[in-house]
Amino acid sequence: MALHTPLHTPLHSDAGGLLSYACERPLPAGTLVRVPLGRREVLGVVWDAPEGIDAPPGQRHALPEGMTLRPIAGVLEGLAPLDAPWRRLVAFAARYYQRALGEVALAALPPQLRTLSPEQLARRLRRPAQAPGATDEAMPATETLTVSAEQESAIARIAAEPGPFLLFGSTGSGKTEVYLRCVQEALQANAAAQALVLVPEINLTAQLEERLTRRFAPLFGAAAVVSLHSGMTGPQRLASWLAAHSGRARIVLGTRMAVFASLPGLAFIVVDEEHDPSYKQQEGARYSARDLAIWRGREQNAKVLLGSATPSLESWHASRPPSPENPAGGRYLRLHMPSRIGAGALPRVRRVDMGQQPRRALFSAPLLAAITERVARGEQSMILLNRRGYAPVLHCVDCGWKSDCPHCSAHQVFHKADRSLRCHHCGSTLRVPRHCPGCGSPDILPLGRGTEQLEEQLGALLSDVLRPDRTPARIARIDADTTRAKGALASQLAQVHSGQVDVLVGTQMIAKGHDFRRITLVAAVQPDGALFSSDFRAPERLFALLMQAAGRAGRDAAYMARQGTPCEMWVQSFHPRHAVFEALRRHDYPAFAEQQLQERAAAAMPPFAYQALVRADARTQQLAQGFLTAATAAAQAAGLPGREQVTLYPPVPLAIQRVANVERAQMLLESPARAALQRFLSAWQPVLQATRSQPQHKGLLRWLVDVDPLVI
DNA sequence: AGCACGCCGACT
DNA sequence: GTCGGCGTGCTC
Repeated sequence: MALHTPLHTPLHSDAGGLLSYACERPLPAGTLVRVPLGRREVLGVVWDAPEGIDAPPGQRHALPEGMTLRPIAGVLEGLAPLDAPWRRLVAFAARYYQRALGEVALAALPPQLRTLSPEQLARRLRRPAQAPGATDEAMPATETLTVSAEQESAIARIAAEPGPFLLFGSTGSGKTEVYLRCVQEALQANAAAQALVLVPEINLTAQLEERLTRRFAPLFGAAAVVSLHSGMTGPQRLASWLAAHSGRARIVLGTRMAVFASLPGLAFIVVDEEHDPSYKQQEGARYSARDLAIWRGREQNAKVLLGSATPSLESWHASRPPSPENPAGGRYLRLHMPSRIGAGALPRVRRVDMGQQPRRALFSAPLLAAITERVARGEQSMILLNRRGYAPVLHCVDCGWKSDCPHCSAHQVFHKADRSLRCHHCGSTLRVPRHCPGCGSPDILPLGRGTEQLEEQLGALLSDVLRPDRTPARIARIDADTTRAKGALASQLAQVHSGQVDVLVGTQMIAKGHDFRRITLVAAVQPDGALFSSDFRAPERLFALLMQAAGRAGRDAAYMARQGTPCEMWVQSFHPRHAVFEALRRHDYPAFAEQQLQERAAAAMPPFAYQALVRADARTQQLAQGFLTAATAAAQAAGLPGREQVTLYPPVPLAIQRVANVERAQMLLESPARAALQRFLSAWQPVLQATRSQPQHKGLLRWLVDVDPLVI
């Protein structure tokens, strides 16, 4: 009896496809097995017959002449086989994102399944470790909340239509409550039903898990809600995964990796903040969890609900009404919830023309006055600057020396707190020199601003400002540097919530999701960088970030009414009339999206075209580009399928050309047809591998394909 | 991916 | 004399 399994081996190796083993009794597809590979024993999944529809194309499975099958080492007892929809999802993801089946399959399983001995696993199955949050404490009774007419109508549409749905709701419109109601309905309709709730960041799982548990433990049991994300320990992840796989867990809450959870009863999928770039994995198989959620929902007959106040242009486009001009429209059903409930009005947007302000001022006079007023009234302000450190670069006044990273084509960032120069790309760190390394001059100065400097300057500017209790204003900074330690973010957020902090300074980290009740002013002090970026998605990201930041203000209607002042979103810019800020001022995402989509359509860019990148890393730029050029020539010569519908652009250096002494080049592929691009990439894969093994490309360090890249 | 084998520089 | 650098090759 022979069986076939994908193993964690790369596509470029000969063993990239399915390997075959002997087995005494037939095992159903999806069974987890231990098999010998060389002198190791590794985890495998019994796969469908290689000639079946799920066979990854171009991957061989024929046993070489004269070789005999080795027997499997054992079966992971006590685990139901992974079902066909899970296997199809994994096979699709591997095919679509051009990776080895085994890599995707094994990455989708909890790492502990690979390392635990059969005895250890048996023990864990007998006595499942407690997943965090799944406590035995009695939970308070179900919240009884009323929903608005808008929410009610969205819920009704979701119940009645097949979807997928795009829930377009302003910050504070109660999207989460809609998610919860829909999940509840799906789970109550069927005792075996399960729901998957995806959030973009680990930071956001804790508070949502708490809310889900509070709501659903009384209905479905204390162990009904589990989390799944990379911040969990091995045993926690295994426990959650097993709970999902066995059907004991009814709701799985997680980050992008959770889209691969085994969920035999999957009936409903929520993708919160669906526009968030974190849903795109940026290494290994570069999948989009949002896109896979849509695919999985269709395949497994689960309804999919995407939610955002600033949807991705892809999702917005898919949810436009279908028409002759927009044949792609109508794929998603758009549900609109414009009203804020329980929250105050959206903040008034105030733009400051920095061209009219004293040069080099970080804070304009009117913004500073507004912050001062808030402090005096005991209200909180939030200042956003998307750049950590004190200054992005140090420079010498006399000779022009700059703090360039010795290993990267980037500057080392000045961190004043520990007097270091740090490269944010390779991590290299130096002590700040006293004198210019170029000419010995003592006149070396920081250039530009980071959050550390923002905090320092604001401290000086507000030094005389008193809170209502006559104590000095307090400033806190939250960014990747202040939250490195475990639990640091939570304790810093707690300080903000408790009212100890008057002004919160930070990077985009503070714009996401956190429910601050007393913030009445939000300011973006230097958002211009993204306006003229070479990345065509930069305006979309900036708009989303600013809208999300604006949504942090005035979240508590009762508080706002007591204070009696309107909340504000301030934007300091040298281009205050830019379309991004005009749309922000009107809180008008639809207008912004339509304008962006027109530009994209005119330029034949996504979502009107499909893209892929092939990247090459080498010691020299010439070597990296040479590989891509040769692979392009080989593709032309071979006349690969789909070629006539795919445009191949010449290789170029990446925006940051060198990182950690590795030169990086990439080329863009573009096609109006996703299927043609897919056909071409699949056919090109072996050509790229063959090119790689030619002697003239020996110096190539690695190459990779990014399908539907977010960053060009 | 892991893990072997294999051939060239600084140390118990 | 050996320990160990990572280049190359293989795994049903």
